Amino acid sequence: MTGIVPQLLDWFDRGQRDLPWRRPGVTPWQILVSEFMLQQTPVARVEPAWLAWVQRWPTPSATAAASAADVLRAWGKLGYPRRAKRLHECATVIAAEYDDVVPSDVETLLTLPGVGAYTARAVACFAYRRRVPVVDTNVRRVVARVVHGRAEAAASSSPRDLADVETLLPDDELAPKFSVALMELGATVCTARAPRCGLCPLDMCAWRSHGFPSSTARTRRTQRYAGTDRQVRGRLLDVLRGNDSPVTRAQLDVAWLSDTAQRDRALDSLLVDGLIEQTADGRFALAGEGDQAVAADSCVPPLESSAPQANLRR
DNA sequence: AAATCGTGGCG
DNA sequence: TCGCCAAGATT
Repeated sequence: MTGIVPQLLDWFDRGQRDLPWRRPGVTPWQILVSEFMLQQTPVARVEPAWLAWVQRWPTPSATAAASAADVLRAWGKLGYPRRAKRLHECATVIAAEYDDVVPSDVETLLTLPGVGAYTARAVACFAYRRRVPVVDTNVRRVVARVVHGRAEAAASSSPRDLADVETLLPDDELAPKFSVALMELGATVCTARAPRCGLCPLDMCAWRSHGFPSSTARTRRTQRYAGTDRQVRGRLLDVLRGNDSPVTRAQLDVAWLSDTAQRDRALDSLLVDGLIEQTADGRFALAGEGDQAVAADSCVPPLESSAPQANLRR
């Protein structure tokens, strides 16, 4: 057997992971939910959250009917809670404007909240069997190695990435399976850290034939997570997720004692993002927690300045 | 267009 | 230990 397509498809048939969103009967909406959750979050952590989520809210309208607070709690600690809010908004738009049916074309999908280049194509391909290139971080890395002989993907360029994959993409019926298989290869064999080339099903790889040249990209050191605004936001949100009713400012303050200015900034940004809200008596809750809650800026008109402010009440 | 946005596991 | 990485989107 020769050629990347048959080798990849045969390998996929032999040993693909049994992921719940790949099983028969899973709806386009449920696939969309999985794609939201998988944005920057590992499969292992998504799996239990997805199973509980689709059982509780199987359709866009069911999701839209839930409160933002319930959605944020169900999201739990998957990270990047703005995704949960956008998923909720996405459900609302699909229920109201698309008769509870997830759009099937990339163009329309791209207009939905939280749906970008990857997710739009993933849904069109995996849920509707459209022959469109699906480019995620795995695909970019595999193509960089197998086709271009480089250790890492070049800086992201959508047109070039899409053209690269379009060249490899087989005919209509095979395209979706080819795309999952390409992602699967990147996720389990052609990995970023310690690639398991001994398990690779491909007999032609430019990276291997060039002697596995190492990356030439100079590394820009990444920001430490500890002590960042993101960590503070996470702590604050964790307090609110754990309380069914609004909490006092003092209850939030104990979540971050070292830098009060940073704590205020994080709290304000959560209000700006619409993830939390302040009640009329000055307490705090997850967005949409209850009727006693009021919008963050309902008492003061929005500022005209370019920097968004939530008009935090003391 | 580079920075921002959580969380946890692995090498 | 600690930096890197994980099915990205948004501004």
